[in-house]
Amino acid sequence: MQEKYNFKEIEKKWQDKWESSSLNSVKEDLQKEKYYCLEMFPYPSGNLHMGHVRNYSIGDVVARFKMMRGFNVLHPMGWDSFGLPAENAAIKNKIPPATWTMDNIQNMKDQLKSMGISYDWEREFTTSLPDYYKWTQWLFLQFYEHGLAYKKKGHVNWCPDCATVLANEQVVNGACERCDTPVEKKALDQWYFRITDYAQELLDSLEDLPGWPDKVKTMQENWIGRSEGAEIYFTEETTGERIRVYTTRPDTAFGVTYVVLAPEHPMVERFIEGTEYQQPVRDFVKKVQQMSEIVRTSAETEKEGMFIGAYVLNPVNQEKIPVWVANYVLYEYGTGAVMGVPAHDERDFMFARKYQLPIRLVIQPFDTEITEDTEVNPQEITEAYVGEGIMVNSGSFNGLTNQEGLRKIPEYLEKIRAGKMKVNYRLRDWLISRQRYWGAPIPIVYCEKCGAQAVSEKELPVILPLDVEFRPTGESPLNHIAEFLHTECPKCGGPARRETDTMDTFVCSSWYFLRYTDSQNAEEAFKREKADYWMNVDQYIGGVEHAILHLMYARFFTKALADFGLLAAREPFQNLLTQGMVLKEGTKMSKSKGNVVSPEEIIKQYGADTARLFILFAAPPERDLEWSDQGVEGCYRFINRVWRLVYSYKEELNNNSASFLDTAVSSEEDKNLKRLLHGTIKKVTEDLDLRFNFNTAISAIMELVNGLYHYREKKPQNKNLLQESMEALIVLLAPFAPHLSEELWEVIGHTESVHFQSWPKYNEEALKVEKVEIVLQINGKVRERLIVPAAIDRVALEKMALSTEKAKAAMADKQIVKVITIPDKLVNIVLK
RNA sequence: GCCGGUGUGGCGGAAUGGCAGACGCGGCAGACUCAAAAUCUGUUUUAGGCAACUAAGUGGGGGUUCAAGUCCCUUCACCGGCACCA
Repeated sequence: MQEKYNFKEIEKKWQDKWESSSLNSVKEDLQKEKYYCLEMFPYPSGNLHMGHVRNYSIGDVVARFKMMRGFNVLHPMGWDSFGLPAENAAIKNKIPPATWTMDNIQNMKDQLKSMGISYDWEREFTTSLPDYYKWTQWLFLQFYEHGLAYKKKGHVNWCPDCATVLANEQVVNGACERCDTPVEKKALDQWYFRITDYAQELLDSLEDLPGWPDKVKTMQENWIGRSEGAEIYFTEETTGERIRVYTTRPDTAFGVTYVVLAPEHPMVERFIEGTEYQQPVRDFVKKVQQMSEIVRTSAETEKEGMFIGAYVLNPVNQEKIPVWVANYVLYEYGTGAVMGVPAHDERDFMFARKYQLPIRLVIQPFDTEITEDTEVNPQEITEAYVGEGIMVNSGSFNGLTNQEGLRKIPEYLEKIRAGKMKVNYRLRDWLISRQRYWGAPIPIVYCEKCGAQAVSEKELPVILPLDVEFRPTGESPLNHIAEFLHTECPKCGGPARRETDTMDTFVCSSWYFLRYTDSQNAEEAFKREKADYWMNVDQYIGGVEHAILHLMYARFFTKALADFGLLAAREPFQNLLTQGMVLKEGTKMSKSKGNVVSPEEIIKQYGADTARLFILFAAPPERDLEWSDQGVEGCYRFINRVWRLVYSYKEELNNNSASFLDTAVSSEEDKNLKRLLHGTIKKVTEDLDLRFNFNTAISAIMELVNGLYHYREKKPQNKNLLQESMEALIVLLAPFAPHLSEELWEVIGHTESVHFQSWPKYNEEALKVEKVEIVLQINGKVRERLIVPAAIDRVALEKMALSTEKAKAAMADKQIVKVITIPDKLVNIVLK
């Protein structure tokens, strides 16, 4: 052992030893309770950033702690390596995406290894390699066979910059989440996963996830957007065509004064064809469609519309009402058509007033006089009444509360076959095709005779060609590779053309946690027994930016795969920890702001243990963390302090066999140290086990170290007590600073890894104190502190408190109202 | 607009309704040193006082309670999510 802490030497030494002894490789073991600890796997951008360091440091503490608590811990790592950056880099640097990606992985893997994280690297995989994406394709076929993957033509989100379509979840405020370019709408034939089939279960089973932050569950709830209401059919007079309308307010059906179609609604064209409305309506529709998505869907955008020359009958009262087209109706939601009830809906109200459409009151507030006026002068009322009330002007429903109407009108509609109750979701099906090269090819071929055909399982994987040339247009090179494109129809053997779209990378990451349970399996995606042994993930850790996208897709996949009979679990992640961002100068680190701190540099300068310790100590995990160079210095100092402490005792500690944590103590110093030691074990254990409060766990360890320095100064030197204190200190520190702990453990004479030690247990007896400090309050203000024997009874304590000089003085001219006595804590004398 | 989160010393942050500010950073002082760095020790919410001590104090206002950073109401600021979803 060297007097000086040499992290470079130590960290390298142990990383090599751990790797060569496969310290972290794990197998199914029915004798032990399993624990699956998972951090979100990274996209291999080439360099680790501080967000990764935080994510993986947190995960490593959890994994190591659980291991020392006797669990069989699975803690794997891999690479989410398909995706657009590789293509962009390829175009820019003329390097094939595969090469760029694999180089990045190598680099990031080296960086990860330098952090000393307890990954079972034998389970590593790379999603862009055929041995993984073969199974992504195989799963696509499972979805296809079960009717959960389908192709349809629709108005899809197109990012002109990325030259590909996007899922709804990847559009943020009308712009591409990746590059912020405003998205456009395009009519394209695309592949979808039927996630809407699982909308209700995805919503309901959020209740089975008490270990998820409410914030994330609420976000998913909002995203799924369930609403209850009714569909109502309005019939066109001459053609008999039915316009289906979705509403959450069927109780206001008698107040409908017009019906509005979305500009994209196919009936618009059918109604106007050959009429005088044809040209102006077409012009209007075109104008709306040219608006950017951001403008069009903004609530502030002026509502505009146009009568299209058609009339429909309101099924509840047979009234003839006009059909309009308007910019505020979304084709994607509900039925793409709405009924206009200006009196009871704010948007309809503004629209009706602008175009002088009639406004009819059908719900009256409970406390107003019932009126018989069926129509209101638009100038007379100033806003829509959206609250509860009594139904009026509603035929036989008059006098009911609108709550009753919400149920009875759909019942009536159903009886006359003009509508039905309907639950609606905001959630759309997941668009998974991408017009990009660097992704898993969709295993479908198109035959002129047989149409779209699934590639047979035997033919998997559909290999992504690596020798490709990129076009400046951004078009996928797959469209121009004849060997890839031309193939045979699996059904008739005739000529067929391959699908050139690839899958959204979120498909790859929707099942990767299952692959870890059996990552080297060449025959199957994973063996069911292995998946069932390890699943669910007990603790999942990652950034909150995936609250909807990845976390909902993964839940969908798990449920679907369970339904296919591939595994038992219906939820992937039992507990979720969403870590906060790492900030510098109050904002997120970014190249453009020039406030990036490189993990590589920090590790080079201070070592991995210091970097890990700082990032865990500086803030609780779910909160944002402000980077502080001085804070890092502080942690480095602490580690050196531990080093020097152990070094100063290395002679005494070596070869001394104490009976661990059970030393008898007699002197005051010894008792204090023993109490501190056991208190620290208790605090650190509870902080890790119950709360993930790594910051306070570390501060408790710091206090123990301070205590040991003070003990040393008094020179009482109970060797057994020292031995057990040092050993416990090193073991407690092991999940946070694994290299330092391993080295010190060896220094004090151990041959087995510190990471195989079981977590120390504290002794309740040792925590007991003989004397406690009691706070004496008078009228709630602290006036005195008393040292009294611990566990003194209430009456005696009260007596002691009342006999103090302070109490007597205060009581001299006052009366006692009452005395509150909390044993071992305080006495509060209330005076008047 | 709706939903959620956060707000505590100079800074990061601690506090099962029971001593606000643990621990760390920074500052100040002492020891060691020829000196500095490093290290060790002490000190550090603010105001007043030589001091014992006193008063104020957890974004603002109000309330419940013997006792509130913590519970309730209200309000402000910042951050995040959703938002013409019928």
